[in-house]
Amino acid sequence: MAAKRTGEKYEAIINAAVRVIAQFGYHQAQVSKIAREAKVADGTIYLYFENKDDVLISLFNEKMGAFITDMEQSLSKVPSPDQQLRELIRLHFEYLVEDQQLAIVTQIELRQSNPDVRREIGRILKKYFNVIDQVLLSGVEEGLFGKDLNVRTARNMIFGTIDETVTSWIMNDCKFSLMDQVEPIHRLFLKGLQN
Amino acid sequence: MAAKRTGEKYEAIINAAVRVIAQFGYHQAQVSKIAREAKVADGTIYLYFENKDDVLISLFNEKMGAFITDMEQSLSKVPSPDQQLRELIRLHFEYLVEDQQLAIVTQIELRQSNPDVRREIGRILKKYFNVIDQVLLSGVEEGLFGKDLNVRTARNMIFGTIDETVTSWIMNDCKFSLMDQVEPIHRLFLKGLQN
Amino acid sequence: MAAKRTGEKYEAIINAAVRVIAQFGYHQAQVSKIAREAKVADGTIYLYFENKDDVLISLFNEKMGAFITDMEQSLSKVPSPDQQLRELIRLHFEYLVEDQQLAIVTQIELRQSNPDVRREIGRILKKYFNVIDQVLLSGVEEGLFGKDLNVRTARNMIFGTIDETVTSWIMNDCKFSLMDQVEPIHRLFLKGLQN
Amino acid sequence: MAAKRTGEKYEAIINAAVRVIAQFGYHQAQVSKIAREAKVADGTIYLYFENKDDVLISLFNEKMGAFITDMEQSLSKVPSPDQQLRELIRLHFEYLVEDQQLAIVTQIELRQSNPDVRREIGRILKKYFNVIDQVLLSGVEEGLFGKDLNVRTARNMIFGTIDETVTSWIMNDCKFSLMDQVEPIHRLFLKGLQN
DNA sequence: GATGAATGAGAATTCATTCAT
DNA sequence: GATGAATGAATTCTCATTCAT
Repeated sequence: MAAKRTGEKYEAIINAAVRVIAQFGYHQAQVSKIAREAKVADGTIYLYFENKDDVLISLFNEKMGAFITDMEQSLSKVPSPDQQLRELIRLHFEYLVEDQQLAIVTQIELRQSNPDVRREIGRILKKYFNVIDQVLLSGVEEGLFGKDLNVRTARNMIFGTIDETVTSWIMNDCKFSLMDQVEPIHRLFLKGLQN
Repeated sequence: MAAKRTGEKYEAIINAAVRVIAQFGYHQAQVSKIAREAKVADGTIYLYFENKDDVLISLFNEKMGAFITDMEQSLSKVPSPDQQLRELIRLHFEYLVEDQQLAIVTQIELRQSNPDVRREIGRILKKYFNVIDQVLLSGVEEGLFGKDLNVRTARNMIFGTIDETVTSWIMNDCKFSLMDQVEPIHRLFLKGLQN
Repeated sequence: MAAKRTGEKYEAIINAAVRVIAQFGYHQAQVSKIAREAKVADGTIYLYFENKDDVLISLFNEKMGAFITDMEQSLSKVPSPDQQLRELIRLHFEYLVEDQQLAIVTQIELRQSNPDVRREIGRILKKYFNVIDQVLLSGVEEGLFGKDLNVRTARNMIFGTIDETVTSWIMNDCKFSLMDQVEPIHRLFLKGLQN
Repeated sequence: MAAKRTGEKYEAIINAAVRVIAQFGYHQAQVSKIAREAKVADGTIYLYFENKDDVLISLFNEKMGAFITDMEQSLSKVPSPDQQLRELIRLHFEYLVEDQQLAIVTQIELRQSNPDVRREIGRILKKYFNVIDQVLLSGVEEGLFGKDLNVRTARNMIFGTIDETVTSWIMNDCKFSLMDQVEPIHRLFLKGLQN
């Protein structure tokens, strides 16, 4: 029987995985520990997921999918690429500030996972890159950024900066205010990219 | 008996580790495989290193130490913070273009290592952050950047962008020219940071 | 609630088990696969059988019971022990040629089953041994075989030869004609046993 | 590192496997139980064998190889095919009477093993079939058996009878004398096959 | 100093069986 | 009677590290 990939327990298991990984770290997140946290039997996990990797990939996929959907919706409400860029930074940070466990899992722990999981994560991340690229492209269209803007270079700067900032925030035990970084980073980007 | 941490075999083991990890990946880089590549017995590794983690940490430390020394020397030859920033990007990229195995190991593979190794890597990276910070501070001093520049924010942007660019380059099988990215990235940084 | 051991679904499950074991092999014949093949729910199997072993034992029992009944009836129609011996070989082979799935299941697959099942199979086989013994005993009575014939020895030869011939036939993908073996084997037996 | 497949511990593990399987049965012969019986660590087994299946296949191969070598040597000392046939039965029985644990393992327990192991066992058994065939062929050459003897049919009878006799002996807890069966079975074969 | 054979702890996964609906 | 989602026990194999030679 194939994995169900939906339902109440499907979500319970994913959320249990986030909690367990955040608390114990990737290498101490055994299937049985996740099962116990989700209040299901070990075997039940295999009714909803192919294997342990599938749990982790699904976790990232579900959370990142929701994030991207939210992001797209939020960005659509914002008229100018300028403000879209700010909103992108803001919402990215907000998401992780609101769910610090998720932040730890996606920023730190899942990066230690095995090659298969990391490959899938990379694939999922591309969707986010597309969102960033869209913002950049409309910025070019509207004349905010120069026509000669190399989108990949700019996207690497944007994602790299945001990602490194979050990592730095977590590594510093979330002691500095991530939200306070939105404006300065936005200003850096704008000045750097502007025509 | 404490680990020797020096000598011909010490280096042979570290370089073997780089080759093995680059070829087989972090998860397939067993001690015995590294030993075979270094043409020593498994047990010999424990005469020069405390344990496997110590090999990985030492690897990163040696390579990063040499990199930072080179970087400091190069930067010292460059007068203006403006050009130091360019040199920093250029040398960082050059190092990894020249030794793609090392690039794979430090950019991709070692990031999957266990918490202890990653903690040490973080500690070593701080030395590099200091170098970046120095460039930024002298830029502020010389009036190139504003007095209100948040050094950490700026450093996160610089390191994050460089790091993400390299990762993106490796993930694309080194197909695009990393060196061609130096100028556009330098321009982005300057424009973003300039007073 | 005790197992029903009778009814339409009882037979459906047994026949599904034969098909599944023949197709996938003993080790890949899970209860859920048999249930699906029989078009019943997993749990339904436990309304008709005590447990999985009981399915396998019942399978062997039903099929072997029918075989022995047929055999006894056929032998009763044959006057001489000489010809009974031929008929025994012929019918044994015919049964398995007619139902090769059953042949695979009883000759190959069920022999890998666990101790409990094999013990029961041995018990059921004894009924067949009795049939063989009857033929031998009437042969002795009628003076066809010597009075000093060791019945167990002779029966081991007869059953062992027939069984090994069938196994060899299946292992050779039923490529040679099993029915063509009836006469030569019958001749071997007769010459070997004859007074 | 590939499995060593030789040495003191190699043999210790094989012999431990025979003892454990004979005592506890195939399904209760865990790797750790075999390791304990062999007085080595679990992991040591994997220095000498690829995996658990390899232990079982090697067991059969080693024991059967020695058996076949002994058999060939013994048969070579016997001039006539007539007496070779007796010696074949005698030595086959003697081997298993001398080592009843081995008898249980090869006759009963290993037949429950998984498809891979059974396939290999079949391959190894063919060597024994060749030995039997040789005896039959020299019998034909010397005019003891008819020129029209179907060697496969005869071999199936010989192996089938011997095998079934041993199985029957074990199933009866070795209560009857297997060696006493040599002469009657030899007589049956000779009479059955003789010209 | 150098070797490499031996160690043994630790975890994902399967599948017969149950029982609430 | 029938269902099928949920259960949870049970086992192979890897690999960092040691230590007798």
